[in-house]
Amino acid sequence: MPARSAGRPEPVEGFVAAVLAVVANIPAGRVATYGDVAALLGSRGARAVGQVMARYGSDVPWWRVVRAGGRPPSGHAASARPHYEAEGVPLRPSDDADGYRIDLAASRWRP
DNA sequence: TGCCTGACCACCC
DNA sequence: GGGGTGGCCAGGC
Repeated sequence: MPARSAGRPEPVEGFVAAVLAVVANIPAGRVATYGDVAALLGSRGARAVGQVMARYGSDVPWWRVVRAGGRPPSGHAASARPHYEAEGVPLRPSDDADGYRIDLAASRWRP
């Protein structure tokens, strides 16, 4: 693609691709936090990562991206739970509305 | 051009 | 241990 990518390492369009790439790089059975994904991209836009996931996350294992503290994505806890169980991600019961929590200490992915 | 929103995080009480 | 506030990043109107 000509133009658009001049001296910047990752243009705006690359940001989305980078987020999806990082999420796609998360091995099964492991999870990463939004902040970790943003940190891997060299940015602190944890919220921006969530925005990308909410829009383009349908093409990547979005359930492998969780919030800090091991809580599943907001409003998608019930949809992500079967995925964790299918991949062998250790879960812990919780009193939260999600009903469960992810054991980041054992399933947190670190590159 | 500027403001608000949003699958968030870290810090403080 | 739990709850609340401010801040950061990117996109859309």
